[in-house]
Amino acid sequence: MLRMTPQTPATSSDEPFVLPLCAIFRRSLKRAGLKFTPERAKILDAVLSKKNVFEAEALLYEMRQSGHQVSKATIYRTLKHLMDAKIISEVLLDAKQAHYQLTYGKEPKGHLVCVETNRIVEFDAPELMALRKRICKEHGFDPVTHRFVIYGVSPEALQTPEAEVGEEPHE
Amino acid sequence: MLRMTPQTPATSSDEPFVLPLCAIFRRSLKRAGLKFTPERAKILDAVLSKKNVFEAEALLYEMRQSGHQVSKATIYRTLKHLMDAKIISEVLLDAKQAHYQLTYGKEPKGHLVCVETNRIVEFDAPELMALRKRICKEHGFDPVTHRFVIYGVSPEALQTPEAEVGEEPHE
DNA sequence: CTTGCTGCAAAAGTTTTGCACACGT
DNA sequence: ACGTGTGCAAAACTTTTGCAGCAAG
Repeated sequence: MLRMTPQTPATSSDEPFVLPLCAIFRRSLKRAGLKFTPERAKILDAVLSKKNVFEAEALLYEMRQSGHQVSKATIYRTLKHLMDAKIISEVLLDAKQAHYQLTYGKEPKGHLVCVETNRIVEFDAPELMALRKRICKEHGFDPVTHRFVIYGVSPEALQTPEAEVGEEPHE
Repeated sequence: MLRMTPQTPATSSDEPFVLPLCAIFRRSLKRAGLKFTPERAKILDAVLSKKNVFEAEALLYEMRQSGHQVSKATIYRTLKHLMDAKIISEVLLDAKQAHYQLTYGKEPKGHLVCVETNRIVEFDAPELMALRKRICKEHGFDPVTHRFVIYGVSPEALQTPEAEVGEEPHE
């Protein structure tokens, strides 16, 4: 059990892989001639604490809450590095701002987004890996990551009488 | 008048469906108490001329090129209306800006994006419809649209010797 | 008249960048 | 000293909004 794809470090027990990612990050930074600074460590920690998709701004806010002073610029710069290290990847759910998700060693989650309430549900869709492999092969690409987002109307919004869908009972 | 089942345009011959969409748009506007103005018509035209994914800015630029003066604000406002009419939908390929694609009556294209060169390849993946239906059913959602984007390294970028990401050849 | 539309410019929001200073080697 | 990092503030960019004047029913 706990076996995971290529790079997955089999950590002790229930904690998924907290230490290893730190090492992964450090290694990635070193390879690029960069340093593993306290700020970067703290940001990585904050990222690891996120179980779902998150925004840069939320990270900043939460870190401030818990007394970890980091500047916005550093957050953004570090998120980039985390992407280089393939620890996180961007999920683009709306046009307003980028969201991120932890994806190291596992395949990206799919996201189901309610167009009315913006509720986000994560789901797994393992078949996407095969699909992406096939498509990439067809075009000679080397796959890096992928995103699958479904937009729909959530049950809550569906049963809501007539909030603001824009649909008037005209016809 | 050009009957149109939800998914099948079946226009005369090779032209996909240029007239109908205009009608669709007009109807959608009317239903919302809005008007089909010359500006909106021109923007729709510009949109219809796009065979691939496009950005708001590109639309603005091209319209200016061809002598159609429209303001940026109007472009954005109209793109929204076109989305309401389900004629186009947003594709979010990167965090910088929204892209749009014509999707009326057909399922959204998938996109394969080269992380090095930003080349974009469109592809069909019909199986996604079934998948989205299944996921939506599982969560009680009513599907509206979906997006599938694969990121990878294109063949060109792969064979490029050393123009690596942030790796300079040590000046 | 009332409602909606456009263009302009300003505003808003997210992300990036320039700069000055700090740290580790 | 050097290269890299950080914070701050300003800049850059895309997208939205307020407003004045216009067009149409």
